[in-house]
Parts: sequence; C-alpha cells; structure tokens
Amino acid sequence: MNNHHQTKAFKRYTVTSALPYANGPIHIGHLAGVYVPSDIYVRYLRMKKEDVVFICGSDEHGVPITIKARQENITPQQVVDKYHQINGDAFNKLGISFDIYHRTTAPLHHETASQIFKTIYDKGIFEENDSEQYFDEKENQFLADRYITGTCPHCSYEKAYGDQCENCGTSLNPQDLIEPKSVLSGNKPVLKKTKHWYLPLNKYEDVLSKWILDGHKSDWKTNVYGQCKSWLDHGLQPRAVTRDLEWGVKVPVEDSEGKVLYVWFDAPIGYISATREWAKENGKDWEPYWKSDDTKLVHFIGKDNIVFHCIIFPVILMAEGSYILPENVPANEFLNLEGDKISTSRNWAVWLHEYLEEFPGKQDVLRYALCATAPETKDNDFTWKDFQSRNNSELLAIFGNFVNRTLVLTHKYYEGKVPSLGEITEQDKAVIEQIKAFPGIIANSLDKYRFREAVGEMMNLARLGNKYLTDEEPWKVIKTNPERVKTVLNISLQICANLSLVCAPFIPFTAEKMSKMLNIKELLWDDAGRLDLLKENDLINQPELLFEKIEDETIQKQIDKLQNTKQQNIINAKADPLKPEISFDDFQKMDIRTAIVLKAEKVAKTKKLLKLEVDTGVDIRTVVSGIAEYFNPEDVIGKKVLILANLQPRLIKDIESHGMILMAERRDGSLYFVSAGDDVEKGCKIS
RNA sequence: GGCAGGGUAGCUCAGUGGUAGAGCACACGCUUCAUAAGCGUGCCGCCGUGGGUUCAAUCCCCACCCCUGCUACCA
Repeated sequence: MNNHHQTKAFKRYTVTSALPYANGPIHIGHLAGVYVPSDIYVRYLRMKKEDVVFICGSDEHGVPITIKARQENITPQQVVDKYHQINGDAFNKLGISFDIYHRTTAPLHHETASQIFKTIYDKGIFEENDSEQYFDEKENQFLADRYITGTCPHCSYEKAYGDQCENCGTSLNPQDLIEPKSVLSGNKPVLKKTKHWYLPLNKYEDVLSKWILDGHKSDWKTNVYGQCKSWLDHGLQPRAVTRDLEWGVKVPVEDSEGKVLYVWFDAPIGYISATREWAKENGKDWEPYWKSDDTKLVHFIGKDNIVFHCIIFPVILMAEGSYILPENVPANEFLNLEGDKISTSRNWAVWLHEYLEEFPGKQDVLRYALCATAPETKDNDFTWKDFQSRNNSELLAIFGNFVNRTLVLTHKYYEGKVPSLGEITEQDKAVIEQIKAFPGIIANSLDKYRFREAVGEMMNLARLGNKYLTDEEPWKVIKTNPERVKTVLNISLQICANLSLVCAPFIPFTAEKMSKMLNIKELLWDDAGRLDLLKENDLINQPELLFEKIEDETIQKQIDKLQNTKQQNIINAKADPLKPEISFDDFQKMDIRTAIVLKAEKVAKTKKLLKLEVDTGVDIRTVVSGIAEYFNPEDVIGKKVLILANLQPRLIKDIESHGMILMAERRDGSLYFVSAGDDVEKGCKIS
C-alpha cells in the first residue's frame, strides 16, 4: 500500500550493510540480521536492472580495538588487518555481493570523514566546548562523561553522572559536579584543558520528527519507528563528536592534538567513503548515490544500531547539508543460537569462516536457512536441527527434487530436448496463471523487506511444480497419450526455468547451477513469469543434484562442537591479569570479616540492587549490593558472607551503603557468594 | 526502574472487531517419474494473565507477568 515505487520513482539505489566491527569474525547472527537480507535485496534490484551500489566495509576505529591490541600485544592496525581480511573473504565466499568491501582505516575514509567534519565545523554548527575536562592521572587518560560521578549542583543528588543527573533529570557537564570522582580509579580527577565539539542533536528534533514520525509512520518497521519515537519524545542532547584518543580519524582543525573523531561519527561516514572508493575504481561518479533526490538510500542494520542510523547519522548528513536521508532502515532483531544468546566472548556462535570450511559448497543452505528464520519481527532462534530440516525437507525434498524429477523425465522421454507445448487444459491454465503471478508476489514481499515471506513464496513455486507433476502423472500418461506428456513436461520445465530466476536472489549458487543445466543465458527479473523461457527443442543438460541430504551425524557434530566450546571456555577461562603489586600494609588496611545477612529487599527502580542488612558482629549495618539479577531477597537471608567492612560509605540510589559483600563472578557474569563455610561464626576477621 | 518491540499449534511464523491460519514435525491414505523424494487428508491451540469497552475481542483500552534492545543501576 505504501509502496514507494508507486509514489516516488527512484533512479538509483544506495544500499548499505552495517559495517562489522573489526575486532572479531562474522557469525550467523550478523548474517541473518543484516548481510543475507541486504544481499537478497540487492541481487533482486540488480535483476531488475536497477542502478544500485551495495556498500560495506570494516569499522576499524574505537577504543575496543585498542584494548584488544593491547591484550594481544600487537598494534591496532594488526588487529583490524586480520579481521578485515577474514571477514571480507568470508562474505565473498558466501556470495554476499558487495560492490565494495572497504575499511575505515583507508586514507580515503579519513579524508572523507575529515571533510564532512570540516564542513559542519565551518558552518559553525558544532558547539565548541574548550573548557577543562577531567583527567585521571593514575590511568593517564581523559575521562568520558559517564566515567565521572559527583554531586548534582541542582538537586544535591550525590550520584549524578558527568553528563546527566539521574535524580532530577538535568543534563550536566562533568565540571558542574561537586566532588567529582573517577569511576575508573576512584581517585579525584584533575581538570586538564581539552577541547571538544558537540553535534547539537536537540536542534534537529523538529526536522527529525517531521521526517520520521510524520513521514515514515507507515513504511518503516514498527520496531524502528517505535524506537525513534521513544528517542524523540525524550528529547535529544548535544553529543560530543570528538574524543581524546590516538586511534582514529584526526580532528581536522587547529589545536586538536591527540584528538580523533568519535567512532560513531566516523563509522557511518564509512558508507560514503566506500562509495567514493568504488566509484573511483569503476569510473563512476559517487555523488548522485548520496546527494540526488531520486536515489533511494537504504540501511540494513541490527536493532542495536537504530539510533545511529535513524537519528545521529541523518543529523550529520543534514548538518553537512548536501546529502540525502535514508528512505528506509530495515533493522532486524537478534538471532539466538540453540536457545542462548550469541556471544563472541563466550564463543557461543556459528562462525561464518568455520561454516564455510566445514560445509563446503553449502553456501546456499546457510543463506536459505538464515533467510527463512531471519529475526524480522522478533528475536529468533537458530538450531542445527532447524538447519537440517530446512535443507532436507525443503531445499532437497521440495525444490531440488522437483527440478531433478522434471529433468530426469525430460531426458528419459525426449533425450534432453524441450518438448512442445500442445493443447492447454483447464488445469494447465490454472497452473500457468500461478506461474505468472509468483514473480509479482515475491517482488512485493521483497519491496517490503519481508524476506521470510518472499523466500517462502519462492518455495511455493517449487511446491506448485510438484503438485502439477503428481496431478498429471506423466509417467502413466506416457503409455496412453504421449502427446499430452509433452505439454506437461514443457510446463514443468518452464517452472524450473522460472525457479532458477526467482531463486537467484536467495540462493545464487543454486541459480547458477540451474541456469547451466537448463542452458539459460541472461537472468532478468522481468523475464520471470514467462512461459517461453525454454523454447521447443532447446537442449537440457544432464541433471546434477542441487542439494544433498545432511545426515544426523553431521548435525550432531556441530551440536557437540558447541557444547565443547562451552566446556573449553570454562576450562580455558583466561584469568584477568594481575593487578599491580600492593604492600602488606595495603592489605592490612582492609577489614574483611564474616557476617550474616539479616534482611534483604530489592531496591526500587533498579534491576541489580539489593538492600541488605547484615550483622558483622560489631554492628548491624546496611549494604547495597548489585546481585539482584542472580539472587532473590528471600534466598540470601541467613547467608553467611564475607564483607569488606571499612569501605568508605557510599550513597547508592539514595541509600547509604556501608561496605561491600564479596562475590565471585563466573565467566558468564553470574555471581556466587564468597564464603568461609557454613559453620563459620559472624564477626570473624579475615587475614 | 524508564522507554521501545514481542508474547498465536511441538518448532518457525502469518493474521483479522464476528466462535483461528501456513510451513516443518507427527498420524493415516495415495503414488512410484524423482535424492526413501512427491501429493492428499487428519491431529494438535483458554491466540501471556486479569479486568474493561462492545451485541461480539486473539485483534481496541487499562493493569500485571515473561522475553529482547536502548538506558539507568553493580563499592
């Protein structure tokens, strides 16, 4: 209904896939959410002869990469080189058909990001804040706003953050805080002069509201629209676009030593620099793809990225002034794996580069399985059993088998030559009508970014073929009415040919095999639905099987592998590096003793906090502890615990906490009590 | 805790103000051209819970519960 093809004609498409962060490999969650859908969309557009550029690349800046480099004792550049290579290669092998897979460490990207920053800077749009900023001398680094806490100057709330006071809602600057404290070291940070630039998102609230809330109410996905509405209703804050860091795009103005663009600012610009690089390599002009009103810009992303692509990046583009805004941002939800959240750190994932090695030649199986189970409207679960079923029951039994039986019959009866289309029966007519209708049905789903639906309809065309064959029984009719069989097989072959067309966006490797078998040359979407894709006497090659059965053992091996990595994780759990050495005196300063929990209740309006009353032997005191996610209040009453008793009292959510309960953290983040045993008495000192 | 999205058959998902649908799985039947594949039929559901609006609610309103994301919170 809200089909933009009807209301607005686009001359070209710029399609982007979220830039994967170059500190790890690609897994099935990334694929199902972003790369498979976007590739399907782009392949479909290309088949319609649309002018389209498909953009992706590695996002290579930001603090996490510097941390990873430090951990592995290599340079940040070495980190990103490694994953840029692995991921680019893996995408390519899966048939994700980016026109370019670029990277944000490329000089052209630095140039582009600088230019855009400079343009906005020259227009005086940034709010410049060159006052002093807090610096943690112990950690030797500037502190991000939310790594500083202190007392709110408006409401005297003692636990206000550097950017905002939770209590009264006022937005703050870190230096407004009374008695600031570094969250990193706990020390008092010192003020050090530094300059930063802010993008005044707040000044764009009206334009954004008009654009999104009024303009895209009906064509954006509900999750995307809802999230944007939430942000806009809350009101936007100016956001710093620079940071005191070495790794990144240098801030291109004077007096900005040691500063780079904040990674969220430079990353989406990576789409633009990638387009420029592609244009350069292919002798094209990049600008129409980003600056012309008749270009349709579409961002494929995961749901965690909505605010950057719907609010922040559009503001950057508007501020720059010469760019178009995205027409749609089809964000997907998340994919789980065998019931658990995919986790890179816990190694709970199916990695693309590993899949490609372990399932050679089965790219389409993964593409199909992930598309069919893509988390379009809500989180979804990938299981190996489902993967097996998608292959065996659908790709093989329905799709592959139909093609095979048709081609086998053609060879058996006609030596591989396409038989003539004779008289058409009523049943034929009905089938023909459906063949004609399918491309439109599939296209309609694709236009609305409903890829699951689209791939289902593709499979329905194969179902139609199977039903047609079963109904017409050519293997029987051949004995009584051979003339009729020619028509039946002609139509069946046309279905095969049509399948090879409409399946191409989803399972391109299979489409390729089919067009070779059928000797079909040019594949265009507009040809789909035709009944003369194969002409009488055209020669069909010997059929080869399109899919092979995936056995239980193969699946079990994968499930075992997951279980093993889970076990491995526990065994190999890398201990955190030792903290710097301390003196015996330092240790002696700590008063750790046993205590008993007397009362426990959840702190209102928090997820993690329990307010505990504990008996330390010397007193009964209140301690606030962040354990509510793993323990119910009633379960901790009576617990014998260890407490750090002489810790400076601290106000947490308006409750003064006296001391800290000692907990041990498992690798998955869950907690358990550190205890001296159940027979311990309260008030014993630990030394 | 705030905000957003979701909670529909064993599994993955559609859907509508008028006593619920598809695919897979399962059962039975038909078929044998085909990779033990195909086709047909059937089974399975207090449409998260409790209220309300309505002649009528799974779909509208309110409250609550659960899952996910963003955000706050872990001395």
